Amino acid sequence: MLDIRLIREKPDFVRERLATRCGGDEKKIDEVLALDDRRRKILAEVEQLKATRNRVSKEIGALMAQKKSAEAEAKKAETRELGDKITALDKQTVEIEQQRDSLMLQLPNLPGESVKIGQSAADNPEIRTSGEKAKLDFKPKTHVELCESLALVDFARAAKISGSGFLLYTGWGARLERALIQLLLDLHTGEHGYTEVSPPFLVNRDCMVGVGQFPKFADQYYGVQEGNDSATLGKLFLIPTAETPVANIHRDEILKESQLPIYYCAYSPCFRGEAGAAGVGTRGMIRVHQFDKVELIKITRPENGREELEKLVANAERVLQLLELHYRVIQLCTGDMGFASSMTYDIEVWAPGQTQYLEVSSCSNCEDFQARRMNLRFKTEGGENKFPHILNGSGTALARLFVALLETHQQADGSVLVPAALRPYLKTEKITRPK
RNA sequence: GGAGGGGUGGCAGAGUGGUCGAUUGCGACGGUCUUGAAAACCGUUGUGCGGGAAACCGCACCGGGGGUUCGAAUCCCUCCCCCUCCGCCA
Repeated sequence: MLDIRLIREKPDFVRERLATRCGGDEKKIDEVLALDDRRRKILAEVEQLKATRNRVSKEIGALMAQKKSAEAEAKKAETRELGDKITALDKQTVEIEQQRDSLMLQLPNLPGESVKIGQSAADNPEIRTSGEKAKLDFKPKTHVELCESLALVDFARAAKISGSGFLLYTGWGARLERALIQLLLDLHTGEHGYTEVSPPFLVNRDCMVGVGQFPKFADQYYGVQEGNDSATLGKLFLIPTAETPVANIHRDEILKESQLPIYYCAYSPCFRGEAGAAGVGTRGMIRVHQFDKVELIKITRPENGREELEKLVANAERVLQLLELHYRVIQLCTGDMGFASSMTYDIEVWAPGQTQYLEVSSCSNCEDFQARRMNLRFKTEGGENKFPHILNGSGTALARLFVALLETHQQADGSVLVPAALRPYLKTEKITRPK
């Protein structure tokens, strides 16, 4: 959520920043301002009435105590209609607030001023690359071919169990997935200073609103129903990312400044509807309804948000370096950034079988946008309550990492060489077809 | 699923219609005393919104929402959450 004071004081600045997102949201600012203005006018009026009522009620109390009931009754009659006016004005205020807030919840975050202005992914600047595209002296197989020949993923039976877009890992495939999760968690907890948490995979509506998934994108997520009770529908949702529960851990709290920064990492499966998304229905593991991910979350002082984002990206990059994969880091332009973010880096890993880069991590500083939505603050040494910055990044997403790993480290004989860093976890140097 | 008991300030815990935004204790912070510390004593100690240059003033908040009343932490309705016991269950 944007700061209503900022909108009030610098509406032109807010409009200009919103316009860089190409979503047309800058047009809603006038409406927000009009509602805010009306709200404040009514509030001033109703609060004055309430002050009168409070004063008279106290006088009545005093009269009653002195047994002057006739005078008390007279004062009661005097203020009786005051209550009706107050009720009516209160109702108006609530309505206006609801309108204002529902508009505010639909407004995306302002892109940072250093972020490149652009329309789409084509405008995203490349920041750096690491390593080289694998030079294979044979025709590389795709991950689908490797998964089938090495019996790592049973696509057909996954579809039988759950439908298309789901994966059934088998044998070395299941072990590889588990080994990767373990490696990533150990890396981030052991070397990067994150505290591991294991959150619920079902969350309530408040969490979804808190990080910005609701209300605007409610159609992209899975909701669940308890038993046959359709009344429970819409109360719990399958998490699209561990960001949802983990960023909400401190919702509605006032942290001590000395607690910051907080670093959390969490493994979770991620559930996404992906209705209408590009690439839906393509074979393989690139776009699926459920995938595993290790997520990184930071809660920091506002002044440190910027540098903490750089460190976060570096933490995620380390994963790819350890797995000896070629990747590039890009920064999303204003038109391509997510709803809640003020600045985002994506990490894309090279997949030789696909001959394309795959997004395996998206690292964002949402600044105080989410903190406002979830009313998370910290108290400064000076006793002032401030909104912290909340950052999130994948460290990293697994299904696509799995793809890049297979396609990069495949051998001419059809086996897959396991990078050294992963061997202690997978306990083999090479993945071959089981007997 | 059945039965019962609860949700009050950082914590504990009073308060059942009228100066209650809330007694008190603990904790925390500031001060006095002390070489220093402890103890003792004194004081301070929630959040949000609106107005104001500021000092400050007003309004709201006792799990959430609604109602009764001149007036609600207190009465009524409703929802949520927690605890205990029984049943079921990984």
